[in-house]
Amino acid sequence: MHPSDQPDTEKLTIDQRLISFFRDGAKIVGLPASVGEIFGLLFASPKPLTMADLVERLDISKGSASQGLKMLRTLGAVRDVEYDNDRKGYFEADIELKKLVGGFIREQVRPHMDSGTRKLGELEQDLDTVSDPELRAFYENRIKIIQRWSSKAKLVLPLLQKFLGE
Amino acid sequence: MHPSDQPDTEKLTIDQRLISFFRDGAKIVGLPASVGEIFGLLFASPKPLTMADLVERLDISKGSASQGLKMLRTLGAVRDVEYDNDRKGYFEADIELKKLVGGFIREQVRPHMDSGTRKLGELEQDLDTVSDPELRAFYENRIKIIQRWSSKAKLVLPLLQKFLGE
DNA sequence: TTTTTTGTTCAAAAAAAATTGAACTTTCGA
DNA sequence: TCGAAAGTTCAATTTTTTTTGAACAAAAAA
Repeated sequence: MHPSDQPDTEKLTIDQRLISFFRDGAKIVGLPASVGEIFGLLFASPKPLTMADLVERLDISKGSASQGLKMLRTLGAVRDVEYDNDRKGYFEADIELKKLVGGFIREQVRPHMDSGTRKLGELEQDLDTVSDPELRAFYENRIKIIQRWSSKAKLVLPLLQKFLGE
Repeated sequence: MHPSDQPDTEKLTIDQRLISFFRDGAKIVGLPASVGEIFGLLFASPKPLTMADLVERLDISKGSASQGLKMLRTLGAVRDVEYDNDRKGYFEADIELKKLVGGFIREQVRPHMDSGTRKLGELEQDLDTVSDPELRAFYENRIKIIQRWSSKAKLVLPLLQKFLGE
């Protein structure tokens, strides 16, 4: 085997590995790969970075960097920092699990749950339109089942946050 | 406003609403829409259905129905049932939250976590290659942080399952 | 055995999501 | 006030994922 034929994993630097780690992590939770890479690079950097740094080191467009940073800030996973008393914006990764999970729940989980709850309500309203009593009883039961799931889910989130908050 | 200009939500039947509900739910957890629709239709049906029923009522291809059912069975969300002593296969939705969540964790969450754990191990190995002691100390600390997250995550899953298991 | 029904597989097509990059806006310094 | 640097936006493009449907396989009925 020629030396340069080694599998990629052999020649990755630590920061490349961290970037890859968070790229995969982002995909798993349904976020774009570029968002994971940005977080990964910031996480792997001892000092804050600018948007231009991200563009250069990750080889992504200015547009991706801007949008990715926007999302990460909304999630509370990245924060703006003063640095080098420079007019450029500098960013660093937030490393508190509590905050990362909290932001994810707030921005990604809650909105979906709320829309689900609303849809479930509409569904219940429409039970009136079912004339066959047997079918109606069946649907009533199914809706009850979903409502039980839903109330469990609503209990789980705060519990989860509490557990992760050290 | 002309009567036929009412928003769509006004004229959906209960089963259509349930299908839509689970279609959205599937997308949220990263599964194809067709998989959610199949589960939704089975969930909304008082009696077991065949693959042909799914194809007809959801207007999807035989391929999608077959693949979707396969995935749902793997997840433990749908089971085969005997019915009508017919040679066709009949299916019904499993309504136990415990089972649904368990299948999702087993099939979708665990494999990803395991691959993450492996990657983290490789990362740790490569710390040797970092010659600058300051940078190395920084990386060591970052890896420790991820390991703390990881051990929390590993504790959370069984807890979650226990909580959802009634 | 042959035909019909049922179900699977997978290459190709379609649809959805992410990314780019050029035009635009904002902000600061000269 | 003007010009340059920094950052945002979004239509067009690229990439990824999902869906289709035709060919194939399995199994039962004729």
